[in-house]
Amino acid sequence: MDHGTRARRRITLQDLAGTLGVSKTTVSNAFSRPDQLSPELRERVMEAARAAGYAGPNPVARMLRTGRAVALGLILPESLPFALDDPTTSELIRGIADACEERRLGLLIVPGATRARDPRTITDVAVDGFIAYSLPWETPALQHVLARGEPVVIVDEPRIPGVATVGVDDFAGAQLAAGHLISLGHRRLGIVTSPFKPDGYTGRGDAARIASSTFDVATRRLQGYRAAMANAGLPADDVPLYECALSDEELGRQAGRDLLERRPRPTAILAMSDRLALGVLAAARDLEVAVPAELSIVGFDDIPGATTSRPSLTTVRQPLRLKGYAAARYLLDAPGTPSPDAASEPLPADGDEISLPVELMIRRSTAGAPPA
Amino acid sequence: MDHGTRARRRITLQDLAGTLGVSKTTVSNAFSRPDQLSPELRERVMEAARAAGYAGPNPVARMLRTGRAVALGLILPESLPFALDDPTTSELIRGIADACEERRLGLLIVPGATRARDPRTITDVAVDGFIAYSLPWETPALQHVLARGEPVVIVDEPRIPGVATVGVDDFAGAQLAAGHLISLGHRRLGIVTSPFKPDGYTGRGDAARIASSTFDVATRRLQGYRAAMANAGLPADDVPLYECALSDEELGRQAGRDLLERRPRPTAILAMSDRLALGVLAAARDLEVAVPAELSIVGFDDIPGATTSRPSLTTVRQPLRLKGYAAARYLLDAPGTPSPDAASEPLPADGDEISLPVELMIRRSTAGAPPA
DNA sequence: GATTTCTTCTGGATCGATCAAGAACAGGGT
DNA sequence: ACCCTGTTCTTGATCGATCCAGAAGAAATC
Repeated sequence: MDHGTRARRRITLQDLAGTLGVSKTTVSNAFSRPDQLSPELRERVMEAARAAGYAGPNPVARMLRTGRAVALGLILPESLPFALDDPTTSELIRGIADACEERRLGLLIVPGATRARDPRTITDVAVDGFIAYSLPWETPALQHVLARGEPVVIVDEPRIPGVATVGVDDFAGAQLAAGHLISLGHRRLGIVTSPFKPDGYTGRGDAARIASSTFDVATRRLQGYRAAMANAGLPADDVPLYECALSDEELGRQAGRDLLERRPRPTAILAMSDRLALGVLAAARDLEVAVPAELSIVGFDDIPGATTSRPSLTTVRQPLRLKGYAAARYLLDAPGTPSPDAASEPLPADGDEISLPVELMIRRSTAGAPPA
Repeated sequence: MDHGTRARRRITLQDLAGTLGVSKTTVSNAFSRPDQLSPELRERVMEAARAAGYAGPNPVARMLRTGRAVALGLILPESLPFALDDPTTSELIRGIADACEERRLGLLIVPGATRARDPRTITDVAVDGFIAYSLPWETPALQHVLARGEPVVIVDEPRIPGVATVGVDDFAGAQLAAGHLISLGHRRLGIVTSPFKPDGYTGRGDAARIASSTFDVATRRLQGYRAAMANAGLPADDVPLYECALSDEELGRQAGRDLLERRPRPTAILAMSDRLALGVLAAARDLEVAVPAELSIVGFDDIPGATTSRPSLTTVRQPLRLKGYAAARYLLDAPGTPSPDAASEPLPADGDEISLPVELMIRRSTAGAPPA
């Protein structure tokens, strides 16, 4: 670990002070607080620094003293390659990055939190606060993030008392989606869900699993779907349900195939994410079921792919990028850190939930129910 | 900055040692070096820590002492949102992330290096080394990265003496691309280039700009194209050339439109990236020029979109993900850091260039030249 | 001229850990 | 009884900066 290097960082602020015959505080000030010393002396210090190949105060030592790390931590459940493939996650990252660039902070990503056996990376990394994205309740990683005692904002889930959370109104969104289908006359619905537990299970819905779900978002969306059905007098409890371990197209396709092979066949399918919905669309194509003539599909998220699919996808839009931005801003502007441009808007109190609005985007994947 | 927190991190290792009546070193060992003390005492320490809400050694203090930051820095020229949109960059990130996860390191991204006026983020962040991706020669950010004195690996460009660089054989790749077209009988070529300078210029090729280019990759690729043309006895110097400030589809389209409106119209276009090539494809569609019947197009990179476009894109494949992985591994395994599983393969010497191979992928966007 | 106020600079304490060297005590071998 | 080795724990130095209180001298106020 010593190559690609020109100036060997051996020299310290102290050394530089020695050769200059001034105190180390003065050298420190020359770099970090120019107004505290005369311009001439400062120039002399900088000149000597340049000559000595001293690039400025050691960031880690500075952090230790000042307590600021000039970086935000982002904990992701899956690997980074997966996160980048996933439009939902990458849009969230964009939003966080927006806030980081505004504040000139680095973004330190710690992926794979769900699988990680040892928490070393999480406990050892230098950041000013963490954003934890969609971790299952019982993940050890989550405990370690919380234990570090630094500010934490959770995005989406889980809801933990005393910890700020940024999310969307999943219940309302799901209700909107199901209500839309019902108002179109659909009575035989099917549901494709994201996982209820992080155990890799993929398969037909299982009441016990759902009851003991550790993923809040999936649970709330399911409740939203069911509430809309119950409101319409439909039997919400025995609706066909297929759970996917991961929110990707391939599993959505598998789910779609399963649901479409049931008799009576559902006339509409609710999917808890657009990627799953696109998978269902693919399954319909496989089985030559016409969308939306014979089958309506509603997704969730409104990723870019939802508009370009054929047919385009009716879905519940959530402001993904804003969600990331809001989470980062909240972390940064929270009470205790008086930042330059903070306090413009009233911020929610400690441990509060910020719930961003959702919106039903009606496109071409939904239509009136086919005649029975 | 004080919310979302349960255990207020006030307590230190020292305090804990005090209440336990043991030395701080012992407490430190309990956390970082369990084999150095009896299991009973260790358990007692951990128990007390739990009770006191002490989550473990302060990472920053540890870094200062040990000199390791358990994170890699990645300097990106553009904003992170742009990077995530760009398949080339995001694939590189995937590769880097692969290596980081293997080693359980965080990935600290510092985007927007080209535009950043002040280098604060770069100088202040805690990392074990930097990967600098495709920065223009004169970027101040690059100087600051180098000045920090930590290990640096540059990806693609610029080549700097004494600094390790990972890239591909751009010259050979470009030669391959142009050679392919020439062997298909094309004589009137056009070239769409990525920028030669980071000044936002988009427009027709300008010999002066090219001569004073600060982007090595674009320069080498252009040389490759020209070498192939010269080999075939074609006048390489006055080939129509359009420079795009950014490698995206929209500018590629603009370039394509410009080139296709020239008379005589080129029968083949070389683009320095697939995104640009896809833009040219769009331009051809706009102008109703048939590809490949009337126009052949060759890209560079082989991004996923190159296979799904219609027609699929003939291009020069570079191993993007491997490039990221190799850069990170090189950073990590460089001489000086004896890591557990290092030294499996011989590593290039300090300041060396690792050049990954390229490969011509012939697809459907190229065909024999139309009859004159 | 004495007092106050700036400006400019300094010394020592401090942030919170790890590390190197060594003390205290155990058991094993001869 | 003696030395040696090993385990377990402690002390004091150290990593490289920032911060606080204050000193020295110049300038301003009365």
